[in-house]
Amino acid sequence: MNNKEKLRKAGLRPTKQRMIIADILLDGINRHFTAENLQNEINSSGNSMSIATIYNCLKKFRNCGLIKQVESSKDTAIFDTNINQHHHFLDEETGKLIDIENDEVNLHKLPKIPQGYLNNGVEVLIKIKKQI
Amino acid sequence: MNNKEKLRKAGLRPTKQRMIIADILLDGINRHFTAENLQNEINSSGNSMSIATIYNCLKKFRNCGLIKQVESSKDTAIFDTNINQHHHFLDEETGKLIDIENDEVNLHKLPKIPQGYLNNGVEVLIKIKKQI
DNA sequence: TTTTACTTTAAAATCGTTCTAAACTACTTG
DNA sequence: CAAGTAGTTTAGAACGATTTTAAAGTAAAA
Ligand SMILES: [Mn+2]
Ligand SMILES: [Mn+2]
Ligand SMILES: [Zn+2]
Ligand SMILES: [Zn+2]
Repeated sequence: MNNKEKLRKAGLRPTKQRMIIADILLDGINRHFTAENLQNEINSSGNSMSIATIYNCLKKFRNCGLIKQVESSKDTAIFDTNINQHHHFLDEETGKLIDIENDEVNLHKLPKIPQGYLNNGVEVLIKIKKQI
Repeated sequence: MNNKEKLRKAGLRPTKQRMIIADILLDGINRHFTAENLQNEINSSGNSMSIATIYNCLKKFRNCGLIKQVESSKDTAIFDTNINQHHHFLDEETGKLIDIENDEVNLHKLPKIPQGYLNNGVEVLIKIKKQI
């Protein structure tokens, strides 16, 4: 399926701007990035785009499940092209994230979900620190 | 150990402002809060404090290990008086966090820590959603 | 007591993100 | 295709959380 079809299937009009972003993000490579990172890639590809449009598109892509947003206490939002359920190593010094595939972690015992709620996804974060 | 001693032990001068905050936060009750939440509590206690001082103190307290900061993709920092290793339920709709004690989770299989790094803490986040 | 380093503060600045409103474009309908 | 319309892009303004500034205040050291 090409990117135009992917956008259509997600219910998004394949505009020029969304296609530029899809061409960068939906290439099958897993990565973590900020809106500014993406703007730099767009610029490098010979295109340009308003930062408002980049935020609009990232939000649409995320809400359609084409990308994810990572839980992170950094002040800048981090997005993730790996949409499979997976986990992360986090180097708190640098903010760098490394994927952990889902089958690398085995949660043996899980607490009971609070009354009236449903489990909506489990994320494991392993904080790591450079060895001295 | 009283709060003045706790601050001294943490290497912090027990100033009037830090004592006011310690009296609120270090009462042994586990809670999640923002800088603004804390300012409201300070006001309710009949005191007042510049928001810059509140941020300064929270950062110092966190760096000394008197409190923690939660990983959260919300735009407002969330702090935690529960400094034991523990986990969270997160209702993504409301942002509400609920503690999960460490022994309620059992990680059976963990991935190998990347070369040159040390494990610096594991956090499990269980996203939950209101049942319909 | 004097000195020193650290702390607090109001206000300004910063920075990521969202909003506004006007111009533009993709899709629908005739 | 031609119009109509609903959705999208944009520059720039606005916003809100957090940090910085720089001057006044306070705690600890000498
Ligand atoms: Mn955050
Ligand atoms: Mn943010
Ligand atoms: Zn990832
Ligand atoms: Zn907690």
